[in-house]
Amino acid sequence: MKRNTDKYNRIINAAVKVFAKKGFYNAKVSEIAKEAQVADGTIYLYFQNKDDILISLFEVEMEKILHRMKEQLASLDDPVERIRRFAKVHLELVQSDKELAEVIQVEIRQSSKFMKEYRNEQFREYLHLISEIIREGQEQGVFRKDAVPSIAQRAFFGALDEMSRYWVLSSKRSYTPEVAAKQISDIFVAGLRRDSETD
Amino acid sequence: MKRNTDKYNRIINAAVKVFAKKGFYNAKVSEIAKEAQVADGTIYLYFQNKDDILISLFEVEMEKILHRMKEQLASLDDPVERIRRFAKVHLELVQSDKELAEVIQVEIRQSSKFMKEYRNEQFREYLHLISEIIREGQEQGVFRKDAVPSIAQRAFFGALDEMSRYWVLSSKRSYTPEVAAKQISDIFVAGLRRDSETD
DNA sequence: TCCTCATGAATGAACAATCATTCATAAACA
DNA sequence: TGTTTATGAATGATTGTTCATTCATGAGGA
Repeated sequence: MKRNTDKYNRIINAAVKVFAKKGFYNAKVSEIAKEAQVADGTIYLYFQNKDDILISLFEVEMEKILHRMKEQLASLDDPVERIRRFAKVHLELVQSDKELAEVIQVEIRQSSKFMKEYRNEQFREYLHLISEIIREGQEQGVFRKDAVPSIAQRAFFGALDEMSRYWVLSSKRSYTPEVAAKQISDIFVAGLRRDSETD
Repeated sequence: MKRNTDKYNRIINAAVKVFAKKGFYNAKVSEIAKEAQVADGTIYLYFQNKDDILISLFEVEMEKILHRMKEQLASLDDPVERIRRFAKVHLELVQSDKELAEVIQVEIRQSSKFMKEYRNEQFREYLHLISEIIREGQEQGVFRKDAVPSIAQRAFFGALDEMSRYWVLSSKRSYTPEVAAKQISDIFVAGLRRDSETD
């Protein structure tokens, strides 16, 4: 099946391009084939169907992203630093591959097929990194104990994600990833600090 | 064209249902017609095409939402209270109409057709409400001056939005809107307060 | 009051175009 | 030569949209 890995990757990369440009449903398989410089039928030697291209793409790329994020966090102990680093790396990744970001951002999420029924383990783990940092911070007494990690995690990811959406969809470069990452992590770090306890 | 407003609304409501269930591209116009109890062709007396149903739906519903949010904020002066209220109302709206939330959340955003080229004024205004609150808070000396309102606005909206996505897609009822709204606004209020200035 | 006739809203069967997928064949390779 | 890999034209199912026709309503005339 996957003898020629080069061709497999070429199709994945072509799919990222075409999906980003046209959207999943408006993308033609024949267009992906053309972009990858293979025949239409060749795609079906490597993928079961059009859906499978999107799913495979997601799995392959999420694994890379998860790997890079773990790598970047490994060197840090301080939960505050880890939060800051997460934001920075996440937004840099988005900036470094807009097309991929757009596909993951917009296309992957749209279909209940992909978000309701299909669950990606790498993606789940990626999100879990955040709540782990928060939990850690609470244990170390740096973060408020009354913050619910799973909610704070969603809020933090959502904040980064919305920033990405803005970049991806507006194609304006209003802020650098560094500035945006700093602004967002400032809010969350200050918002979660122990000394800002509410009630 | 729009003689019978009842029929127009019936189609909109049916479309919300069908789009939420099937997704925009997998929804059949004939299915919307069936749900609305009109003939297939009737839809084309009220809407130009399938895309137009989605756009119209968005416009009609965003107007209602914007109206309700403005109404709810009108009675409050304190920027902190306004932030808290925004979160609460937003999440309550999502909870109160999951199907509509799903369509706005997932379907509207997917296509570059709708998010890149097409810009909705009501939606823009809705987001603008947030940055206005932040700016106001800065002027009153309640919020940090070094926070960039447009970034903080995106972060705040993104946080709420991600919470909504979780509800819409997972169908779990892990947290009440009140709890989630409190948790999220706690983070942002504390994160933006003047006394938490960074650097 | 009753009967035409005009209007345009509503219908749904039929059309036409699109595209994911298949498969008979050919090329490449061992 | 036999096997694997690749091709791309052909297929056929799907579905958005159209349009000839029906039908309900009400105006105008007698």
